Amino acid sequence: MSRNTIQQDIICSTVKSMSTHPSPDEVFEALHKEYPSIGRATVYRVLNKLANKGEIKKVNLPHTADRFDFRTDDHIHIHCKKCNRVFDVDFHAIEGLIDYLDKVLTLNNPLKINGFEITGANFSFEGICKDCRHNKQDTV
Amino acid sequence: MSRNTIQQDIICSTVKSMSTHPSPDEVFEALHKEYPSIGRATVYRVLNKLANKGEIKKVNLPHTADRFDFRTDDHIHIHCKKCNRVFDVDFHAIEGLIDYLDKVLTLNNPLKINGFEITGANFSFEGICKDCRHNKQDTV
DNA sequence: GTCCATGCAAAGACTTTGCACTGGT
DNA sequence: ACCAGTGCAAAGTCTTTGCATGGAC
Repeated sequence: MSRNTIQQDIICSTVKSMSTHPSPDEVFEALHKEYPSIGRATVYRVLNKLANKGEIKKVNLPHTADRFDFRTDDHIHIHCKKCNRVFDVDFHAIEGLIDYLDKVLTLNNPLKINGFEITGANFSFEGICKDCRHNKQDTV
Repeated sequence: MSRNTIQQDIICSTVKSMSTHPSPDEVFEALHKEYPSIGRATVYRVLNKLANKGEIKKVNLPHTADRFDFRTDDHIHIHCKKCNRVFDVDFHAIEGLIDYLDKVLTLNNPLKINGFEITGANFSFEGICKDCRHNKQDTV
């Protein structure tokens, strides 16, 4: 039912080579020079398909467009509200948080919160990144 | 510098009367019959202004359009991925979470994570709500 | 009278979709 | 040969913006 195509391979390996949490358009731009025949709509469709298959992940951030992450392990993101970039949080003091969230989910799942079937929890930090703090005059 | 207008009063009291976490369009629809002269753009502008002033809050949910909340106290939301509605989580087992997040923020703020100045943390649950679970045949 | 806020429509950013065609199976 | 996947353009959704007008101060 599902077919393998060259486009899917190219899009998959492109997004997996980008550590910047790219938007679909950024993935499109990254492969467009080398593969100008691949269309924007295909990039959108394939990225969502890869995310549904679990090959990559959609980053769960409020108030910004979709981005994708080649890392599929649980980790936390921090979003710069000024330059709109996204970074991984790899700080030891955060380590307990994911375990805590897991515990909360386990305690309350399934169907314990307002009759919901909980399928996930979203957590992220937001702030101003190092670069933007050091360049306060810039609009970025 | 900032002026009070009738439109702002109407929009403010309208959103504060809605417990459904309305989108700007839903607020617009709610007041449009009684005040048909108020424009959609004004609703967008005023809602964001009210949120910036702290009179209301923007709900921080990934992968969905902006919604607003008349509640300004810290609490957690759960988002139904099927009908797209948002509910408050008022379940005692969740109570510790906000304190935990506060502690994490205090421990790591300021400038401790990747050189960031952290301005906030976003947390939400997602799942399928009671109504949608009981009406699985519906597209909703 | 000044000038911020509004209303409208247009534009913008992001994403999905209809349709004819291509290519994987 | 079938039909899922693709490419393109159009449309859709949500939000912002330019500009002339109106109302708060």
